[in-house]
Amino acid sequence: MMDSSWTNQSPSLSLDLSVGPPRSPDQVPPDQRSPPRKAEANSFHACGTQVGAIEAKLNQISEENKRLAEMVSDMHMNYSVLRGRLFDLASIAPQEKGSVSPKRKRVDGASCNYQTKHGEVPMPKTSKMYVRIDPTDSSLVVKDGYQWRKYGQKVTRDNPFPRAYFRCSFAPSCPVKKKVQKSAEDGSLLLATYEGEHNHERSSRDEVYSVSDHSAAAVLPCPSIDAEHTSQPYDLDEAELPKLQRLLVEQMATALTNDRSFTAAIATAIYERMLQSPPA
DNA sequence: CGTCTTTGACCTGCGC
DNA sequence: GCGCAGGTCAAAGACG
Repeated sequence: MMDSSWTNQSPSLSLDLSVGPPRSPDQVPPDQRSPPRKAEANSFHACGTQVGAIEAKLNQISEENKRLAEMVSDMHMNYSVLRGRLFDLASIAPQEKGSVSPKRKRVDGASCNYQTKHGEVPMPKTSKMYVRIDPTDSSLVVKDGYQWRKYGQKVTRDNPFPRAYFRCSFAPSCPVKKKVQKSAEDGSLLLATYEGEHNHERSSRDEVYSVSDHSAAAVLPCPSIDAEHTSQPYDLDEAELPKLQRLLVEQMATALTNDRSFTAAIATAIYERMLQSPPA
């Protein structure tokens, strides 16, 4: 996604930001070298204020970094939602072209209301999640914090990958069901369709949006295909959204701070800026 | 032994 | 009534 070549332009990017002993003079360009040490010793107080100024600058840049991380997180969220919409549209398109009988669309619970002899009954709330998985992983397992019992698997017409049917293990007291199927376009993407709402707590919180879990590196709620049958244009679980956003921010911040080239690039930028406008 | 998964059979809703 | 396709059931087997 991001061209990282710019971060590798200079091998000397690994600048030590710690406020510690100064670098040896031969590491510093002649025109930027500090005055002789005798002068330094005479201006101990001035040096202290300089350190304070640098710390303030670092704090300011740290704040800036935080804001940037949030912006990246927002962009990632938007990208995920748009990607979800794209897959939704891509999955609808063949049906509109007539490759799937329109009568089937009626039966598809994600996009219609249940019908009875007495008329239409409101659909149970449906929501969708896209989960990034290892393409070789065929387990169709979505770690969402709830316990599920698989009760069926079926190969559907519009998708070469099998669809798995799950019921909440608290059934029949909990009516929630979910269908899990790999995306026909992208075998590394799992689409989980949830029907109904849980009437109990999650059974294992540590599996929800696990940052360290690479088997489910990105669990992303996405809008339902048929927004006109939902009360909200985007059928996201609003209670989960702030938590998800916070976790994404944390994840991005962790990823960025663990990325040596990124921290090196930031360090270089700080260094250059400090050289341009030395603390008063 | 209890729980869960697998999988073929069966059920259901729909258009013709 | 038939055919189609999605959804569900339930027996058998696996597993801890």
